[in-house]
Amino acid sequence: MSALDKDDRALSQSDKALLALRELILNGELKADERISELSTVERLGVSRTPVRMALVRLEEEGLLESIATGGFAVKSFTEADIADAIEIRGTLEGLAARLAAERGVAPEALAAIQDCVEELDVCVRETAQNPEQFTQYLKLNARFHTMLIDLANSRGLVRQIERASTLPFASPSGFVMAQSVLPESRSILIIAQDQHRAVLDAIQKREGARAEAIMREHARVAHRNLQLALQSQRSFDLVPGGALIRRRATV
Amino acid sequence: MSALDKDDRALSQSDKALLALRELILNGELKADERISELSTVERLGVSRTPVRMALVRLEEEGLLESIATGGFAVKSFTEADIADAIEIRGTLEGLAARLAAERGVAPEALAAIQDCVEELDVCVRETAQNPEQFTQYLKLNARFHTMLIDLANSRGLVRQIERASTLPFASPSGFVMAQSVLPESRSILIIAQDQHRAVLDAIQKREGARAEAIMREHARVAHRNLQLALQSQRSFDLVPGGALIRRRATV
DNA sequence: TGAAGCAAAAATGTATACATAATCAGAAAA
DNA sequence: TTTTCTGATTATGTATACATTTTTGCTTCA
Repeated sequence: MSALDKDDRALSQSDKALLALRELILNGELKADERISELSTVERLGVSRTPVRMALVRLEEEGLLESIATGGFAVKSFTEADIADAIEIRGTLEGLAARLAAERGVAPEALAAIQDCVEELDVCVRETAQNPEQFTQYLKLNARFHTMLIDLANSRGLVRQIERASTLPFASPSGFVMAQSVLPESRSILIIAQDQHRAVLDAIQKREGARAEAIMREHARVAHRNLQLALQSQRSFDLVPGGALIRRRATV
Repeated sequence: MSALDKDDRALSQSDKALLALRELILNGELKADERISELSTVERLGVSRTPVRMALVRLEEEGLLESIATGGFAVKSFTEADIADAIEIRGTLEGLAARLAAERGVAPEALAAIQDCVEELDVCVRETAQNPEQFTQYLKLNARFHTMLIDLANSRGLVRQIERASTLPFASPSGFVMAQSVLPESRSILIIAQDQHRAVLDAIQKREGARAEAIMREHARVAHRNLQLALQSQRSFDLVPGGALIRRRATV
């Protein structure tokens, strides 16, 4: 009857296992570099081994797990360099999307729709000054902006590939937004990022492919800066989704 | 006793199913946009449904299959635009690898090793003039070159992502080499590609990141030209691996 | 006290049984 | 002849049983 019940009925056991497992991993409830026991997972999730197994295979393909030589899977752990590379990869692919959109041209309606999204982001950025809870709203709008931008390239394959690149939560466009929210620099970072949102649309509209590409690459590097800032502050670091998977040099 | 027997023993049923299914798909023995019957597959491969199922899930994640709304999986089909995009994506990521290698610098031994590979390619290209069978050798060396180049970036994540981008056989660096071999332009294409191999290493050695990146992007576009040529000649098209998955506009 | 070996327990990989949902063929009606 | 409905068949999704391998913990020996 409730939305949850409806979801429960609609979702297959395999999907349920996939979602639940992903959450357990990102929350750090399954420790990195440790084998995931299928039996305990069965007990925890209330589904049989078969769907658990399916989910494990999918998560390995996603890059969140790695297979163990003697059988089974373990949660993967990531170094700071891994994360930096992941962000750079996403930036490169989003840059490609922006360039293709600019070069191929986009329908005026699609451009208008994403420009609306930017307007909403503008309001949101302005309001964060008084209302810090706006960050969750920013998170949503920012994710929407990135999805819409990628769609402008009109390429199935590119969407797929960028989705894959953003599977690691700290590589996704929204990865460090919450972590950033507690930093003193937070407002200026928002302003800069928002300016890049506007700039890339301008470039796309003017069919300036190289510029559009360069902007999106630089835009991703905002996340990289946030990563470094987050690593310096425990309070900020705790807000990074999937933070438990990060192998830090020194635990303070 | 034979190598095959040894492999058969070493390979798990799941791996066996994965390899066999991938081959069936690429050979076109499983028709595109048609559901893959698990039961018939079980009979064909001689393994039970469980490993077949695992393989199907993996192949869906790879992008070779798509799930059907009513259950099960079907072989995906690709348009010319899909393939062009896939090649552009690979070129972009290989460009990133080359740039990172140039910017970060590479160990002299690693550079020497890949330069040896280029030397071998040189010999190979020269000999194709008299000996067309050299193309299979070129295929091997070319694949090795690309693998080694990507490794120069020293990034786990990037290797993963490029592997994924090259899963579609026609997106891989070797995808159109055989198709090219029957074209009249084949020798000049080889010479151009080989020059790009040399040039990118020169750029990496001199730490010229932007140049290294641009060269690899352009290098991928050789494959794109080969695609267009191959589409014009049935004889050439038949040599494209996974050609059965390509939805052609007009079948001649 | 430490290491090595062995046995018991538990884990994974595989096969298969079962339930439910989808597909297909055929009959009946328009 | 075409369409629709219904029963039968077959498909997938899930659970579970079984075999083999790995892991663990205890005992024994140096």
